[in-house]
Amino acid sequence: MRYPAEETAAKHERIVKEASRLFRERGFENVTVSEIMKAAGLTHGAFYAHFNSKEDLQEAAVAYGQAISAGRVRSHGATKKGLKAFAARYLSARHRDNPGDGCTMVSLAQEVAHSTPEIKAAFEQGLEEILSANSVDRKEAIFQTAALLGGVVLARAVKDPRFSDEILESVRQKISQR
Amino acid sequence: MRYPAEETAAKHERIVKEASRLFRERGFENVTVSEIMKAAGLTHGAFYAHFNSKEDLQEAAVAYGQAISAGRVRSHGATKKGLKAFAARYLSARHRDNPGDGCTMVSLAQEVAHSTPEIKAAFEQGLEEILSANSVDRKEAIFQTAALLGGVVLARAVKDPRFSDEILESVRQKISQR
DNA sequence: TCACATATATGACGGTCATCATGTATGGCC
DNA sequence: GGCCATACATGATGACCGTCATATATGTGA
Repeated sequence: MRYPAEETAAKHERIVKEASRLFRERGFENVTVSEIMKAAGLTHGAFYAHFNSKEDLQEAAVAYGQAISAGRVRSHGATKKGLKAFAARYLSARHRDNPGDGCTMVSLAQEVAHSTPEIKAAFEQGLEEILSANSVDRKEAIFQTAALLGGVVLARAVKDPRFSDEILESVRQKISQR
Repeated sequence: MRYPAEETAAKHERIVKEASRLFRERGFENVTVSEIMKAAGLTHGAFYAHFNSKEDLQEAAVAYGQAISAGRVRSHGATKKGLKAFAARYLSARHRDNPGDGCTMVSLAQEVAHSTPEIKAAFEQGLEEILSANSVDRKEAIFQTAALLGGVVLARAVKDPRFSDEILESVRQKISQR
């Protein structure tokens, strides 16, 4: 069937969107192509009409997720207050507990480190956008990004929920003192 | 063959050590049991005389790696100078480029987040040791750990080496101002 | 000394998964 | 209106890998 170009493009987007969510929830390796296609309302066979490989989709999903993150940084004002509000959201239990709707870097940075140059480039471009969307000077923006990221990564990796809360709270407090 | 208990224990340790190195280099999913056993000088069949599952080995490897990290933190003095020296090492190109000998948390925290409670507990216990080995107050120690971790994670995930260096340098500078 | 427990090697098994082959139906173009 | 490209579904394939079965050899404990 030759579907209208418009519908095809919408399906393409849906695949990327669902892939991004699933990858963030469970990592590249723990999500199958079939599962992604099913989430997008298609079967696995159609995948290769849209992408050349799973790696290509990973690249697209990283770019998509990073663009969302950059938008979120941008939407918070450039004021000190805006930054604080952003940090509070970023270091919240809600963010920690909902990786599928969360920061791509927190979920996937370590896997990206083992990935192709193309995937790293998509990650990098997103990070550059995020940094330039920030109002503070570049070094400070990098530092804060690292601290926020590290905080949520640690909070997700420990077992005790109270310890996890403590990590979020500590980083939140120290960040807001800057 | 019934081997001397001493040799068996040594082999057990070797398996954990090689697993820890390989996992840190490439992640849990990208390392096979066969490969680990080969690195330990054995064949894959012997694995289940030492561990019940690959997951059990992951747990042991995380505990092992975290203990090494705690030791490294402890070996740097409790002075401000010691802390700076530690941060400089941690945020070095050498650390970034040699994950097999680097911090377990930087390499595996995101995978641990999707792992069993046992693995998370091993990670958590190591983190507690690391924090208490630090001389500064607990909230500050948590914050600095997050920032250091985040810095190296980001530095490993980007493509451009100069950008990667810039990330390390920025975090190093901001950390040493504390 | 001798039976037994066990650490090892070789090889097999079963499941999973990315990718590909094939058939098919249909919208767009001539 | 008919031809063809193509987006899709179904199903196959081949590789990989965790785990297990079996055989073997040898310290160890009685």
